[in-house]
Amino acid sequence: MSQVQISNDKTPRTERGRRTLRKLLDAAATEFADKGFHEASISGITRRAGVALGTFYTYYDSKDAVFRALVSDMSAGVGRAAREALDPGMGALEVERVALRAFLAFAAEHKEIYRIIDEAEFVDPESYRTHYETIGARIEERLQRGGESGEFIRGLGAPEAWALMGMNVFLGLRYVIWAREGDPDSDE
Amino acid sequence: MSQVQISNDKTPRTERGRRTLRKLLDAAATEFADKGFHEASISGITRRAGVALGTFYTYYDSKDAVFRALVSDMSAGVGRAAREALDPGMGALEVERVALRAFLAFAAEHKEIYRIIDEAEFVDPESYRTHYETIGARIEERLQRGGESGEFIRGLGAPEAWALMGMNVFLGLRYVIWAREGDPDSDE
DNA sequence: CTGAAACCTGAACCACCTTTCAAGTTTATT
DNA sequence: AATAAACTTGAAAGGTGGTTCAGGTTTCAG
Repeated sequence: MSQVQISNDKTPRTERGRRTLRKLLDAAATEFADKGFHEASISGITRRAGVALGTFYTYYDSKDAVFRALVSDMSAGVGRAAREALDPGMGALEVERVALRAFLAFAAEHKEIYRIIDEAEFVDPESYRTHYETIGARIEERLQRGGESGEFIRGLGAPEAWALMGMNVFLGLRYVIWAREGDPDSDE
Repeated sequence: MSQVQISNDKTPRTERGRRTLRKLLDAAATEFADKGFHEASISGITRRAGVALGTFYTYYDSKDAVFRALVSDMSAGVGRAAREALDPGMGALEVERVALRAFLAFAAEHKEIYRIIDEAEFVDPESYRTHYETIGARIEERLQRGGESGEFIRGLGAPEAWALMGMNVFLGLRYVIWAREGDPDSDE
């Protein structure tokens, strides 16, 4: 029943509270995506959420706290999307193809997530690092399994996983976030 | 003789002025690298430079202006380093190997540059984009030439260049900026 | 040497924003 | 229905730090 809470518990206890918390988190996502962390303001968040300024502090201790909550929420979302797209029956190479596609589709669907996670490098470096290390570790496992099954060469490890991840991220940046006319994305 | 100046010219006219400008730019580099754009302060910059607060505004119009000056300065530095490492006599594959090495060495030598350029994504998106597009275009040319000479397969273009660039950047992030014990970097 | 332009100084101005809080309203419980 | 707990409100406290400016000092051409 008891959650992990450092000190003062701000978990809502009523239905109304949960609704307000949700509104605040959603509002924070669009506010941070729109303005960036430092240009964003608490009053901007509460305005979007349609609640009074003071209400914010019923649910979060600070601007940093809501940003951190958002990053971990979104990082989990990325992981979930990848897991759902993959299927254990696929071949190792096919898995990578599908993973890249899923990643790009997810980025297209949630551009705001990428701005926020990227900004975490400066606002909350801990989460940023954890985010990429988690994804990197998962890619590494896949490469390793591909090596064992003989579909990939053996000995692929963390460096290759990070290379692949960087590839994916930059392709997403260039062709999804910065997409321009005439870019190859609709076709194979 | 006349430089590109939007409106009010802040170029120093005396030797003393040029020295002060240099001190301010260097101080700004370390201040921004240390604290990040928003935590950095003008007073921090002038303290490091050993000049009074007001002096800053003799040379820059705003905090944003000095940051922009810094990013374009550094972006040019990265390009210069890459150009110097490459030699037209090398084979296409060797060029890529050397370019990656040069990039990693440069990142190791100037970690602060990487923090600042990365933060430009939020402070000055224009420069950030230009920075990567310039580098991407140069890689693309190399891939194309490699294709023409038969060393690489034909038809490599922008997507492959961006993939390669992302690979390099992430390897730099993981193994240079975040370097840890036991990481493969001293050996081949 | 002399005057004007360039440069330097730092206190004060000012705009903005996070955070607090006392008082009021709604919801859940008995 | 009554009471306590949860929730909401918005004005104001409290801080911060970018930017201005009037007055002083240094540089340099003539």
